Amino acid sequence: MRHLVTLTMIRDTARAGSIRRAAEDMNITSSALNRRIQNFEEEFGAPIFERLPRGVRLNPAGELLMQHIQAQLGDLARVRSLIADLGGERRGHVSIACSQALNPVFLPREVALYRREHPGVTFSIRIRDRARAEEELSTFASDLALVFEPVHLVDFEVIQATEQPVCAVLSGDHPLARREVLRLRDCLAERHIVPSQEYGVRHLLEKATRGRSMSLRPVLEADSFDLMRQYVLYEEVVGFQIPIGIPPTSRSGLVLRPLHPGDIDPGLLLLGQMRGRTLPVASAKFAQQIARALQ
Amino acid sequence: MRHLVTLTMIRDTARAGSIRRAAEDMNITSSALNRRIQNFEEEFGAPIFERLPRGVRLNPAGELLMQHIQAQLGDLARVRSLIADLGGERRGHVSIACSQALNPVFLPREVALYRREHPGVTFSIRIRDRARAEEELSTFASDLALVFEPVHLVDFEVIQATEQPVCAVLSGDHPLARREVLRLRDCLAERHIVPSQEYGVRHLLEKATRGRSMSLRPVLEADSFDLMRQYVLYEEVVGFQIPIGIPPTSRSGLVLRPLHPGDIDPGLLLLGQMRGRTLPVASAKFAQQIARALQ
DNA sequence: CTCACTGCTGCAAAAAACGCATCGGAATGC
DNA sequence: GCATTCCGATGCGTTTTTTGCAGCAGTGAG
Repeated sequence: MRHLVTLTMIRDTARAGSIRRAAEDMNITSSALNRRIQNFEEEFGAPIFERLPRGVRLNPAGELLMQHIQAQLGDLARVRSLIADLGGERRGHVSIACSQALNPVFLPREVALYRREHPGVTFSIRIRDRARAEEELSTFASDLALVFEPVHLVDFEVIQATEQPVCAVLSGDHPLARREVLRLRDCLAERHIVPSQEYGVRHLLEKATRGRSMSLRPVLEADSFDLMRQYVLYEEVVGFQIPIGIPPTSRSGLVLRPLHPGDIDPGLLLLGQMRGRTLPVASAKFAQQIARALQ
Repeated sequence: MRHLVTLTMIRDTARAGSIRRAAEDMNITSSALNRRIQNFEEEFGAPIFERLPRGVRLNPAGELLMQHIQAQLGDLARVRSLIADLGGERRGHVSIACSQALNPVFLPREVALYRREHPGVTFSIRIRDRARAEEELSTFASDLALVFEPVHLVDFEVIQATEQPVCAVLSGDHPLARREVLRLRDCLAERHIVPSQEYGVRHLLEKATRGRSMSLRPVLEADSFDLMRQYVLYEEVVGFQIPIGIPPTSRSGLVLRPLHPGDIDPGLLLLGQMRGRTLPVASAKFAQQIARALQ
C-alpha cells in the first residue's frame, strides 16, 4: 500500500531507534528515510521524533501518532479481510499470542480444524508469557491472545473464560500416582519442579503456599512446560500444569492428578482481544471457534 | 497530509459520481485521477469502482473501503487534536449537525461560551433535519449531532437526552394568548401553521392527532422555524415549536404557551455521536458542556 | 586525541505523477 | 438512424518528487 509506506517507515524507525539503522534494514539510504521523516513532520505540523546523539526516539506526539498508525494498519487488514470474504474466498490471516500450555494439544488441533474448513486462511502463533501476550494485543502485533491468568487486564477485552485447575503431573511409577486426588502439602513434601516466575501456574502456587507453613523448594525451575513434562519421566518428581496442556492419556507414562479443591485456587484461561477493536473476519471466526471449544 | 491524498480523492470521486467531474473539482486532469484510482485498485488487489457508461459508482468492496477511509480521516483529526492539546494550545475543530430549533438561542450561546474559554477552537455548524443529521455522523462529516426526535437510532450513541414539550407560539394579540395552558384541540380549531414533514414537531403533532377526530389543516407549512416565528406576528395564527428554540421573552410580541399535558407527547432532544467513535478532544469537551447545559 | 556513530544537506540521477491529445464505447437528442 | 455528448482508458512528452551518493557537523566512548 503506497500511501502507508511513510507511516510504516516511521513505525520501523521508532522500533529501530535510529534512522540509519532503520534505513539499512529497509534497504534504502538514510538520507531518503531522513527526508521522508522531515517532510512528514513538516506537513504534520509537529516533530514526532526526539533527536538524540545516539539516534531518535518518539516524543509524546509521536507516541500518539504511533497508536494511530497501528490502528490504521490494523483496520486496513480488517477491511481487506472483509473484502476477501465477500468475494467468497475466505482468505485471511490470524495472529494469536498464547501461553505455552496451549502448545502441545489445544492450539494445533483447533488450527487444523479451522484450516480444514478454510484452507485460504494462514496463521501466526506466538508463544508468549502472559505479560508479553497482552503487550502483543496493544501493539496490534497479534489479533488474539489466549492466556492463563493474565496480569493487568486493561485494554484486554475478554471473549471467553474457562477455569483451569492446577494439577500435578507425575510419572506412573511415582508413589503419589496411586491416589486419585492429591493434597498440595503432600506434593510439596516430595521433590517437585515448578515453572518460572512469569507463568500463571507459578503465581497460583505461590498464592496457595503463602502464609500456610508450606513453601516451594523446587529442585528444578524451568520456563518450558514441555521440558518439565519430560523431566518427570526421568526423576521421581512432581510437576504442576493445567489439564489443557497435557497430551491425551497415552502410553507416555505420564499421569495427571487433580489437587484437592481448596488447596489451590483454579486459574482462568482467557481468550481476549484488544479492547474496542474490530477484528478481521478470519480472526473473529477463529475466536468464535476457540470460544466454543473452551466451553 | 500527503499520504492521504489518494484516499480523499477516492472519496471525492465516489461523491462526485464520475472521475472527470471529480477531477475538474480538484483542478487536475481526469487522466491523472484515473491513473491514481487504477494504481490504487491494482495494489489494493481489487477494483473498488463499478464503471458505468455515465460514470463510476462504488462496488461493495469500495463501500467497505470508504468506511475505512472515513474512519482514518476521523482518527487522524482526533490525534492531531490530542497533540495540539498536549502542547497546551487547546486548538481544534468541532463540527456539529443540529436541528433548526437550536439556531436562534441555544447553540450561539453555547459556542460563544466555549470559545471564550478556548479561542483556538473553531466550529462548523450544519443545520440539518433529523435524518440528515444522523447521516452526517455516520459519514464522519460531523462529530456531534443535536437533534429533536431522531429517526433511526442505529449507530447513534446518545450522550445526553432532554425532554422538550411541543408548545404553541402565538402573537400577544391572539385570543388564545390569554390562557396559560392551551388545549391542542383549541389550537387546531384556529388557523394554524406547522413545520414540514421532516421535522420532529410535525411528527409529534401527527402522532397526537391520529385517530382522535382532530386533523392538521395548516394555512402555512414551512421548513423554517424562524419564518414561522415571524409569521405569527403578521397573521392571527397558531404555530408550534419547542421552548429551546424560542428567543427569550422580549418585546418581540411573541408568546409561548404550553399545551395541555396528555394532548401531545413531549419530544426528546438528543445529543449524540457516532457509535463507538472516539471524538477529538475539542468535540468531546464541547459535548460535555452541552450535556451539562441540557440538564 | 581518535574513532565510531548520529542526523542532516547539496546535487545529480532515477522514478513517479501529471497534462495533453486522443480513442472507443454507450446513452441521448433530434 | 445519425450526430452529439459524456464517459473511462491510454500513449507520450514534460514536470515534479524521490532517491542515492558523498560529505558535513556534532556527540560520546575509549
